[in-house]
Amino acid sequence: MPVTATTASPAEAAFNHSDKVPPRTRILCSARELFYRHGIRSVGVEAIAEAAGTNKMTLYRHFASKDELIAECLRLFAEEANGVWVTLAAKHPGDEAAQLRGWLAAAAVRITDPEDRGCALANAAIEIPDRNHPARRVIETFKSAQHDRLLALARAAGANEPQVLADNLIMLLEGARVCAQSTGPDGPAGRFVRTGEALIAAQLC
Amino acid sequence: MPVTATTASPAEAAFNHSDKVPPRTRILCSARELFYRHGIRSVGVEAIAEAAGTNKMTLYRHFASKDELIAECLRLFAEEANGVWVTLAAKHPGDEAAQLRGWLAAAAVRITDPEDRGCALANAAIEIPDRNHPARRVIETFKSAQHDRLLALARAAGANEPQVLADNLIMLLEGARVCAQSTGPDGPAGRFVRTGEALIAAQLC
DNA sequence: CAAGAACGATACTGACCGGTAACACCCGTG
DNA sequence: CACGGGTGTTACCGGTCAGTATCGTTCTTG
Repeated sequence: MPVTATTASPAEAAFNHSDKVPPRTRILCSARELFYRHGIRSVGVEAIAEAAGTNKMTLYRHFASKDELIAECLRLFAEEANGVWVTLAAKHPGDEAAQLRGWLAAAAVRITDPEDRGCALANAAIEIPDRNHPARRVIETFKSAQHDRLLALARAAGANEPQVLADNLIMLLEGARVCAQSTGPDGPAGRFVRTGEALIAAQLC
Repeated sequence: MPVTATTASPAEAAFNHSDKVPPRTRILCSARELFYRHGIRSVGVEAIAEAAGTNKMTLYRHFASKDELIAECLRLFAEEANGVWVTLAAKHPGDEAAQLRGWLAAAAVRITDPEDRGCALANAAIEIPDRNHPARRVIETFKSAQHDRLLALARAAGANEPQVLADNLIMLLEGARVCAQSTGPDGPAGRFVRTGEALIAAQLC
């Protein structure tokens, strides 16, 4: 089902630029949403512009190409995902083990959500096989940063083998999210939290 | 990079219909390869037909639409993947634990392969968000069958909690494959075998 | 040999795509 | 008021897409 430009209701558009939000922001916001929900390749620039309450011309005044817009959207996704760490640190100050479990719980919420379509970055990596696409840099940077943060947290929490724990948690998360996409949240993904808790518990003596 | 119809070298085409292979088979073979390598949405029917040494008209005499061709290709992928179980059973007759480990090793080979692009079925689920697409039925059927086979094997191998082991191994595999797509085989995916072995060992007393 | 089915080649349709040109407009600053 | 940058609008370009029509060929089968 192609996403035609006319599917954007006036209400949707109004939601984005209710105040004096600059067009660039509106475009990024709409593009992020559409790319995530329908897949990057399914969404045309015209549909993005219309959803943002503007038009293609203005879009191309702010982004050199659709590929650059894609990369910028993924950068936004990565930024938002990185914000989770500071939120967790604020909620469980000094208690790194609790932060680990909080990370697990937050991930579980996303996985359980029927609207969830998996990790936007990982999906993009599958949708864009070209290794030279500007989006690939963003994806790799984000994934390695995510791994580093998790590794540091595992280390601070006193894990016996932080590297092992971090790798396993990453694989578990990624696997649960892709499982949820093909077999729903009641398949193997339903065991995500329990397995994650077990992995953490086994490493914290 | 769009896949133009002219990229199929004569040698490639010749490879497919060297003998008297019927066009339907050639088309399916070429489509499978192209879909997997470049992504389903990136490949046009014209390119498929040309790679198969035929043309669009013949393609549409055998498949009602591109969507049906996609579903049929995924059916082929599923069939091939299901063949692994009988191969494993033949290699380790009666030794279900060895079959489990063999399954792990076989998966590791695919993950390590730099040409690997992950599970074709899982990728399709991400590339095709539409729940009514004919491919979705194939994907869900395959994934649940895969889970059932693994569960039966875990049970036969004498796992303490076969359900747990099957779920975890599925998530681990899926996670490792998607990790390999974004961070390569040296990221978290590099720990796939060791973690899998640990999961199995912990369940077999 | 005749008939018919399958196949190949070419051209076409209508729609959509990413991207651009040209021009009118609004609005804040001087 | 004049001006100039950011924006909206429309039309357009070349290209690609899925899918179809037409016709000639080839190959099988009776």
